[in-house]
Amino acid sequence: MVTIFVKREGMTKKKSLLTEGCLQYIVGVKDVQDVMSGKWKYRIVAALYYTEKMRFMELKNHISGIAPKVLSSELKDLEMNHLVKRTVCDTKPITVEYELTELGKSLNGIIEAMGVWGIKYRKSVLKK
Amino acid sequence: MVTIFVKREGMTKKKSLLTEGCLQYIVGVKDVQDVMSGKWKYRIVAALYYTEKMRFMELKNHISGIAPKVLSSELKDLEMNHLVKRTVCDTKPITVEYELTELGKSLNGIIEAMGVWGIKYRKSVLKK
DNA sequence: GTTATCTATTACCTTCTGGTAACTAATTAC
DNA sequence: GTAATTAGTTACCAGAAGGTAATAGATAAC
Repeated sequence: MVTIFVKREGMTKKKSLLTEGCLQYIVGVKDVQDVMSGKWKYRIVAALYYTEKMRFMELKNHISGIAPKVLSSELKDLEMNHLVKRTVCDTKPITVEYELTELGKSLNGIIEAMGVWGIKYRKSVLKK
Repeated sequence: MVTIFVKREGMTKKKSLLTEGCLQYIVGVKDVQDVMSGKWKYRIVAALYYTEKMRFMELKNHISGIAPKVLSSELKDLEMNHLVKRTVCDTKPITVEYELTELGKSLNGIIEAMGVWGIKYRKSVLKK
């Protein structure tokens, strides 16, 4: 358990009021926002986390509503950021397998935190 | 600890291959993406989490780079979604205080997970 | 030779996001 | 009366995001 956004003791004034560690967290959050930007990346990562491995068409069918152009582009981003591994299989016609890297799998904690909060949020807001 | 994206045992074919619980998580993630959309909301929530309370101008100065128009609009969103409470103070000139609701504060877990992952990610990618 | 499968790509278009700069309204201080 | 402070708002605009529809290139099946 890590505590974040702690007030700095003895801080007087000026500039950032945040501790070094706190600023690191903010950079960390920004990094996540960058690599997981857009409408579809969480869905894609979740789908791959669940199935371990999927081909392009399987992914497209699994994630309802996504256009091939968009899926292709999102997968490229994820691959570039070392979250997804792309493997071309020597079949006829060729198929391509996508799977999460270890780094990609480690996103599980974030997705879990978001999932849990979202469910709580929905209950909390609906009961008002 | 909750485990997500579990394979459904005995599933044969068709439609969604995900369990009910798993689908709930996906909706939860989507809800978080909705209420925390855009470039600034995590920054704003983090700033308020750290300081407990801030006035409009304080927030604007604290979050470097944000335009008043954008800050105003983001705060409205957050307020509408019950994450931020807005209080007009009867001072001259009037000041307005913003603070997180309990729901808003409970975002801490997500921000923490993202912060931790982001820091790890940065280390992992840089060392390559 | 036509059609199907798989993995995409291309051109085009619309909507959303967010930035700039200037301005409002109320009040106080000089 | 002029300037400053607070909390925004308004008009304008550029670029990004993402959707649609058609198409490519390789191969195999019929």
